[in-house]
Amino acid sequence: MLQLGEIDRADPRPPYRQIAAMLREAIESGGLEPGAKLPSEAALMEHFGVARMTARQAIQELRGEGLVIAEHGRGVFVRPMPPVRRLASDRFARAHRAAGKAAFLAEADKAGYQPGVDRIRVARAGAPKGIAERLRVEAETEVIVRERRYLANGRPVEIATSYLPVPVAGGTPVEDVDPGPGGIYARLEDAGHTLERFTEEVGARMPTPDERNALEIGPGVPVLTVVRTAFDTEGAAVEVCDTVKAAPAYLLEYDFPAR
Amino acid sequence: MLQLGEIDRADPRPPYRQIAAMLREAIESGGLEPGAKLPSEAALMEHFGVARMTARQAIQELRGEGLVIAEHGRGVFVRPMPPVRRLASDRFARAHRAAGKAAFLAEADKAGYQPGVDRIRVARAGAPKGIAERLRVEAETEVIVRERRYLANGRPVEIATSYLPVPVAGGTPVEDVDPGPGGIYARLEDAGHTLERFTEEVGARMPTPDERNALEIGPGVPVLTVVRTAFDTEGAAVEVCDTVKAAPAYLLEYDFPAR
DNA sequence: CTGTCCTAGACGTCTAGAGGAGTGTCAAAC
DNA sequence: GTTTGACACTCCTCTAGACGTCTAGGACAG
Repeated sequence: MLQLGEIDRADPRPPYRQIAAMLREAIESGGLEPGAKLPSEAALMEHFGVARMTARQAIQELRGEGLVIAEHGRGVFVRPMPPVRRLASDRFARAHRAAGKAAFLAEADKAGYQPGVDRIRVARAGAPKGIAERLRVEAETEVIVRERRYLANGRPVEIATSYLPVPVAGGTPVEDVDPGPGGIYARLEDAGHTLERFTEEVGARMPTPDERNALEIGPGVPVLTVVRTAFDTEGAAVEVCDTVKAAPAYLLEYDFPAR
Repeated sequence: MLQLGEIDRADPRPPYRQIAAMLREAIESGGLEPGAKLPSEAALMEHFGVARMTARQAIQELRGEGLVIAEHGRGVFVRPMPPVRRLASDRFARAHRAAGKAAFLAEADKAGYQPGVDRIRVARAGAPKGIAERLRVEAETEVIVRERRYLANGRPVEIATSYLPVPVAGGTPVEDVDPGPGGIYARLEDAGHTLERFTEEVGARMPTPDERNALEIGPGVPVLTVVRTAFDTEGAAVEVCDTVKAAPAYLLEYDFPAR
């Protein structure tokens, strides 16, 4: 059984933080393994001699850090680490598309997880400001909008929205729910837009409640945002893809020359 | 003055979430601008007819999302957006080093903020496991460790730790607190290690309490982690730099070919 | 005019207690 | 053997009140 210390009234930190620190230490040192159950609120009250709200506040602290998850009626558990998907920057290599694989599927193959896509929605709508800038069109210009959610081993890991100019992809299979082998990049190249390069802008933030829902992540879990712009050999922006990824599930790899 | 609704007892959401949602909406719609003061706990109690802890719980929700910051004795304020530092992938261009500028200074010039570095510490220590792997040396091999913290306009934005093999940089100015113009990469090139390429591994997570402290960020603010490995023309890893950045302050830009 | 002190108002922490809701177990009833 | 129900245990939400610390501004003494 887990051994915890006592509250030190001389310590300037308030009791709830001391309790949180002890539990955090237990988790990080391995005394509490991923998936293990923390002491119940009642047990913490009894052990430390504090009120319920104080014990809860300590737990709250750890939840905010994303270290633990509370399950109503069951207990509080150390968050199990999801398998990390490493995204190398060659994930859009033409060789993969030639083999009929979209980027997400190519990675799944390499990393050995079961890929999935759902909540696909294709429509036309006005381009939001940031997107329009990147596509170099006027704001609110009508563009093709492709939304979808990616799953790894059945767990949602990423939501993505692609925006494509109508002159580039209008009327092509890009506007179908299933764009066919190789994904939309393959269709763009079919349509004569040979892809030359990509830029990605990477940031991180806390998710909106909607995003938390779609990615099935608890409070205290940040998201990685990646906005990718694809350019063809003419230097024209042919797609902007706005993605939101569950941060614990991802590691992005980039490679660039020192020049 | 801000207009807020009422609690709907028919709504399945608990009151504190309803209150949080109303405040969130006010923030996102612009009704409460960045820096604006939220209603005090007493005002929320009075307006919604709830106990103080319930009002606090609503505020707690928003703090966890990083939307607001509480200032003891003053009030709760909408978090002001820090200026974003955009990091282009040419930030390690040799031209900058030749001009005597380290990467951080080169960016500051371009983006127009006042750069700063403090808490510099240079030492030798055993290489941690992950670092040793990337440097392709045995774990616990003695390496040079350079720690420092970067400031933009006086505000800490990044903490970084570089690890370099002793055979590569031992006895060079890299081991001095001030490595001279162009930074340590310039010194590596002086020592005959011409840099060829970099890899960066980007992730995001919640900060540890230590990191929160060093970066002076409140709860609910995630960090971006970037581990950069520098390779010389011989293909040898000559430096691993482990950085932790305050997420709201950064946007990383990468550029890569479609191949 | 200056500096000190006081005070109101704000958030921080803790206590004590209550009812609610989800989960799992086990014994009784069928 | 299966189902049902009671119950214990868990976390969730809310109330009410107390005291502490910090901030800002006004009153007051020097």
